[in-house]
Amino acid sequence: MATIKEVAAKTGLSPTTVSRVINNHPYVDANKRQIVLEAMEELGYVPNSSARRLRGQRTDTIAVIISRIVNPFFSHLIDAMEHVAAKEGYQLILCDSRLDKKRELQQLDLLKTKQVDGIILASLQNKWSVIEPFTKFGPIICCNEYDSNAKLPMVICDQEHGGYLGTRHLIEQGHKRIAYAGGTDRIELTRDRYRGFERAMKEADLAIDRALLFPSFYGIEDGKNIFQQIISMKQPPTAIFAGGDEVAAGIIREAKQFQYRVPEDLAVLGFDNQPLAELIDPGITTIDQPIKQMGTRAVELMVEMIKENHEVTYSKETLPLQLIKREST
Amino acid sequence: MATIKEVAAKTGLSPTTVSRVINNHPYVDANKRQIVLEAMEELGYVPNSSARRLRGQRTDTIAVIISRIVNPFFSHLIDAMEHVAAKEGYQLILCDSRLDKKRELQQLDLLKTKQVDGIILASLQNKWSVIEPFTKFGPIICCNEYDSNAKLPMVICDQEHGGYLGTRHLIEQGHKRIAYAGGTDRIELTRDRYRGFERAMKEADLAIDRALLFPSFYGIEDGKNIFQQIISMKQPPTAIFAGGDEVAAGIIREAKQFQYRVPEDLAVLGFDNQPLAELIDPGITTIDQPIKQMGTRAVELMVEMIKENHEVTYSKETLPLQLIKREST
DNA sequence: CTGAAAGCGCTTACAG
DNA sequence: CTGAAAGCGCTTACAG
Repeated sequence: MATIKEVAAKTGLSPTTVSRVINNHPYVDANKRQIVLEAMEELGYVPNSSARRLRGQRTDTIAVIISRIVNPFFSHLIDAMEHVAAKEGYQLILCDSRLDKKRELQQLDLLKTKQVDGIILASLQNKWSVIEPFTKFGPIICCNEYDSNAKLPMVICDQEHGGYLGTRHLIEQGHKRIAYAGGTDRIELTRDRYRGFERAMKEADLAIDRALLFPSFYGIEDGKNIFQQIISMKQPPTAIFAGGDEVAAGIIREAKQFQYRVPEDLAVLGFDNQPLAELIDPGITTIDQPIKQMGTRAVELMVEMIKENHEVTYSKETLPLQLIKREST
Repeated sequence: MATIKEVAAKTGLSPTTVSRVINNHPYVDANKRQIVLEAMEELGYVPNSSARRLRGQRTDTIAVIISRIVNPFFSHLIDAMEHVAAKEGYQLILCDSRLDKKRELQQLDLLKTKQVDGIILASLQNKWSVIEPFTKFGPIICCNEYDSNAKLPMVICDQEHGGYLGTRHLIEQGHKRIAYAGGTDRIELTRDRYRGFERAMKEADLAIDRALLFPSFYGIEDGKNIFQQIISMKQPPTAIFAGGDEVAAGIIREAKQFQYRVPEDLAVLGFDNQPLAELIDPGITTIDQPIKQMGTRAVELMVEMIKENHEVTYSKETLPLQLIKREST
C-alpha cells in the first residue's frame, strides 16, 4: 500500500499537507489540494487505519455485546444499530458473548486495548462490580438488558409493565392456572418481568403455583421441553406466558403434535413480537418490544457521548411495551 | 491506560523485555518474566492494539460480508464462523452490505486500510472485475455466494443440484404446473439453482411457463405478494418452489388466510432449512444447506491462508445439499 | 497557507 | 538472556 510519504513525494509537497487534504482541513491551497487528490487516486492511496487510530486516539468504532446472534431479537437490534452507526460514520463490531462471563470480559477489553471508542451492552453476563472498572476507559451504556446497580446510561423497555400486560390479558381471557416460563431471577430484566406477572396475579387474587414457574430459556427446543413437562403434570396450567416468541413457538408446535388445541387447551403468550409470531398458526399473542427505536436511540446516545466526551453517569430512558393480540390466546 | 514504558519503568527492565513477556518469547529469565507479569497485573496493563497492528502489520481480524443480517441464514452462518474464528484466535467483523454495491466496496476497503487480515464474501454485490483489484491487499474468499469468473477460493453448495432435487420432488408428487420464485439471473447462485429447475423440468418433459417465474426475493412480505399474484392468475400453478424458507412461509401464511390448503391446493417448497421451516404448519419441505459446515470451512481456509501467506488462487470446495421432506408438499 | 519535528505505543533486527 | 535504536504511518502543535 502506498503511504502518505509516497503521496507527498509524488506531489512534491509535505506529508503534513497531504494529511490536511485527507482530513479536509481548511487552509490548503485549492490547487494543491487538487494535485494531492489526484496523486492519491493514482496511487490508490488509502490511509492506514492503525496509524490513524494510534495517533488520533480514536477508532470511530463501537462494539455491541449481545448474547446470541441467532436470536432474531438480537439480529434485528443489530440491524437497527448498524443503520444509525453507519449514518453517523461509525463502524459497529458485533460481539457475541454466548452467555459466557469470560467472553464478555474479553470483549469489554476492547475498550482498554483501544479497539473501540465505546461499548453498548445489549446483554449482561457479569455483575456491575465487574463491569464498573471498565468505565474508566470509555463510555459504556446498557441497551435492552440492565442492572439497576449500574451507574450507566440505559435505554431499556418497561419489562415490569410487559409482564403485567401479558398476564392481565391471560387473566381477562378467564385463565386462573397460569404458567410462567420467563424465568424469575437470572437477570434483572427477567426479574422485572416476573414482578409484573406477580402484580397482575395478585391484583386478580390468583395464587402463583411454584410448580408452574420455569427458568428462562431461549430456543425452540426449550419450548418443546416445557410442553413435555406441562403434559406430564397432574394439574397442568391452562395458559403459559413464555419468555420469548421462539419458546412460545416451540410450545405451540409440540402442543399441536400432541393434539392439543391452542388456545382452547392451552393458551400461549410470547414476548418480542418477532416476525415468527405472525407466521405460525395460530399467530402468537405477544408483547411487542420497540427494537428499532431502542437500537437507534442507544447508538445516538453513544455517538453523542463519544463526541461530547461525556462522562459516564447514570441516566435511564424507558420505552413502552405493548400487547399484540393474535390467535394463540 | 498504562503503556509498555510504564511497565518497564516500574520493573526497572527495558520495554524490549516487557514486549518479550507479552508475546511469550522464549529466552526471558523466568524470574524477570514473573516480575513483569506482576507489574502488568498491578497497572492493569493491556497492549494497545493499534500500536501492535501498526508495528506488526497484522490485525488478527477477519471481515465477513453478508447482505442481510436479519436473514436467519446469515445469522446462523455468522454464528458458525464466529465459533471457529474465536477458537483460532481471530476476531470477526460483521459487514452488512444491505445488497448495496457501494457499501460492499467500502467494506472491501477494510483490507486496504489494514483493518482486517482477510475478507470472507458470503454475499456478492459487485462484479469480479471490481473485486479483483482488492486481492492484491490480502486474502479474499467466497463462501455461499460465488462468481465463477472469480479467481478466488470458494466454499459453496451445489446449488444446481439443490434446484434439481426440489423440482424433481415436486414432479414426483404429480405436479406439472410448477412456479419458480428463486429468481433466474440476479446472481450466479440463483442462476445455478434455476438451471437445476430447468434440468428437472426438461427431464420430465414439462414446459416452463414464463408467467410462473418470479424474481428472487427474501422476506415474508415477498412471499405474501407472490401468493397474491398467483391467486389472480387464470392458470395458477399447483406448486411453487420458493427461493428461501421465509418466502415459503409468507406464501403459506397468505394461502391459509385465503382458505387455500397447503399442499392440496398449492404445494410449497422452501430453501435453507431454517428453524422456521419446522415450526410453521404445515412444516416446510425444503432444501437443507450445510450452513455450519460451510461457515466452519470458510474460516478454517481463511486462517490457513493468512498464516501460510497463501497467495489467492482459484480453488473450489462444493458441499452437498439435501431435500428435507415435510408437510408442505 | 505550508513544512520540520515530535510522538502515538508497540516490535524487531542488531549487537552484546 | 537483555537493551538501545529504528521505524510502522499517521497527525498535531509549533513556527514561519
